[in-house]
Amino acid sequence: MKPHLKNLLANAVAGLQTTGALSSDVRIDIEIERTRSKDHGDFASNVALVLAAEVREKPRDLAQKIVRALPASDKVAKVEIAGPGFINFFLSPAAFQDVIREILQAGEAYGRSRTGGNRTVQVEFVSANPTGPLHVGHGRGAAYGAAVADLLTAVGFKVHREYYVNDAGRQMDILAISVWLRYLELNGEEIPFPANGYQGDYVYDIAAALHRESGDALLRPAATVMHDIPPDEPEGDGAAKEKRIDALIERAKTLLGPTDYRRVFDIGLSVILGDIRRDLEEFGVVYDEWFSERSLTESGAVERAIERLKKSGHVYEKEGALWFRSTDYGDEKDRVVVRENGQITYFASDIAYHMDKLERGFERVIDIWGADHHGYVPRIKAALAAIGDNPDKLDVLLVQFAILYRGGERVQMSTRSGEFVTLRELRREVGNDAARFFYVMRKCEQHMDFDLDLAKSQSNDNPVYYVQYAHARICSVFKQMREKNLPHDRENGIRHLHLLTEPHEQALMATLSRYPEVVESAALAYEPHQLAQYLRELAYDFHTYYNTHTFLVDSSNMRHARLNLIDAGRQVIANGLRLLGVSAPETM
RNA sequence: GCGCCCGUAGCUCAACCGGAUAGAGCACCAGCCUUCUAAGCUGGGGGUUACAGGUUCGACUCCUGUCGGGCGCGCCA
Repeated sequence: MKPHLKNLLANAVAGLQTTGALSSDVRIDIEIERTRSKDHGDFASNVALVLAAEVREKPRDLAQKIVRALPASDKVAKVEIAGPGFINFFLSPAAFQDVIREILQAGEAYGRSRTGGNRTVQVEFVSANPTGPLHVGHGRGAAYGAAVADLLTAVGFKVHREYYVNDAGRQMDILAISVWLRYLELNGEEIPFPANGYQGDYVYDIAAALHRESGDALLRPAATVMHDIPPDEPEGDGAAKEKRIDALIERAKTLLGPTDYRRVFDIGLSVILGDIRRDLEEFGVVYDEWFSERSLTESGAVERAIERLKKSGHVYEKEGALWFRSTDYGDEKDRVVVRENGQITYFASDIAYHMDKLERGFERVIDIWGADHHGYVPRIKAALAAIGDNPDKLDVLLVQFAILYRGGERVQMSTRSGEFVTLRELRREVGNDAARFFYVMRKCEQHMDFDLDLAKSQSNDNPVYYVQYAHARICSVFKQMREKNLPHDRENGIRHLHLLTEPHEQALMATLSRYPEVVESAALAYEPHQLAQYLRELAYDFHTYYNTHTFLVDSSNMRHARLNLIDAGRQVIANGLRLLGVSAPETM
């Protein structure tokens, strides 16, 4: 519909230009938008306002000229000039009826487009350290990232979904030592557990698995393990705790030797990663690739990245470490790439990772991070610029945390409190559908209050329920139809769409026609909440229609037409929910 | 202290590169309905868009400052 109107306007403007009524050197992108209020018609354009400034004419006079030059169209019932110079289009009922045929024909494809032109986009999301189960914060990133990826796919991008596995680095060493100490503990060695080790019960499970796999081969006496290890100071500042755990890691490495240490390390990694993977799969979130951080070192990518940085001339040595002068690119301070002890930093592998992403040929790269990592954005972009890549190819989307509420009370999310913290527990409590929908209902940079009671409630107050119910209700109408042995003749219905003149029907059709625009806008803006919002409106239009009209009427022409309309509604709800990872049930 | 994000109706949130009278849902209030296809319908009140300036035909939107909330400022990841 928009392109059609745009065409009409373009014609009119071009016509004015050839007759000389309008200077021919003004170029303008004609904008058409949906009106907010029915009083302003169905669509409006501000061309006259924008052009008026250029050609120094009164907007309303110019609008008048444009409207007079407008070609006739059977889809346009009336054109008005309003306000400061808006051109308002009132569409004929027929214009909206077309959309039903379109939807029924396209089916699952309705709303998809080729806007993306098959360009490649990589979306990296969740990427939580494999040191423990996913928590509810990761859940929002998962739901959001999956929805963004699916939306981009829907509008014609070639999307590659990726999880970056932090399988190297100190945090993983801490997991390994935690597993080993629990393993020793399970086998009777009395060792005080370090304050900043991983305390969760799942570590015991991994330790038990380790014992099943390796038996007693990895046992060492407590006294040997603890010999000369600095004391723990849980209450003190971080430094003592850090020293202690580092010493324990070193001790484990020497006592076990590289092979056995790796065995402990890897069992932790594989058990937890497997768990994360299952968790996400159950949540309807699947990846094309699980990219290993370790592989970056092994393939030499990190070295290459550092070489490229060096060649750029933006690095220097200070106090034995290698620094990247990211301040050259607007970062707050310079960053260490290679530590004094020769080890590379997390930042170094991240530079290599992003270099690798662009080397793989993605035309756009999207990182979805928790908002607490926002300070990290400038340095990554700086590094890309330094090594000669285009930092504008990278979009970093920051997802704010969700705060859970139960019974009007904020749910404390500390591990100790016994209240749930994991994504899996959330899914179990409210279900996948509600979790997916609630997570994407708000825009990502908005702090979110997640009302658990609402998410669980089987009532119209619950947006997920409300939308799914609209779908189920339509299915139920068709079931009723079959029970009453009433036929539904689609072709006949198509021929009688002109009977759908009720305001509710007009409203529903107008909303249905918006769907492709919503999908496109939500995709390009990375804003799935637009779609969630839209689905609520669509469900509302359907429910009010349902409440005031009977569909299974005796007049067969009217019945076929109405059934076509609600079937189109069912299709669009199903399509929309699918993009958000939410099921469209036939019964509630 | 510096940086990033956020601040919209009582609550949760929208508002399409700056557009018309800032919109929904819940809650509240008032009528109607008690039935079909399942958990009703219709209407109403409610706002100095945190605050103060600025930019312009026009600002929730852009700029500056102030206040409030969140987060970040490691040779951790």
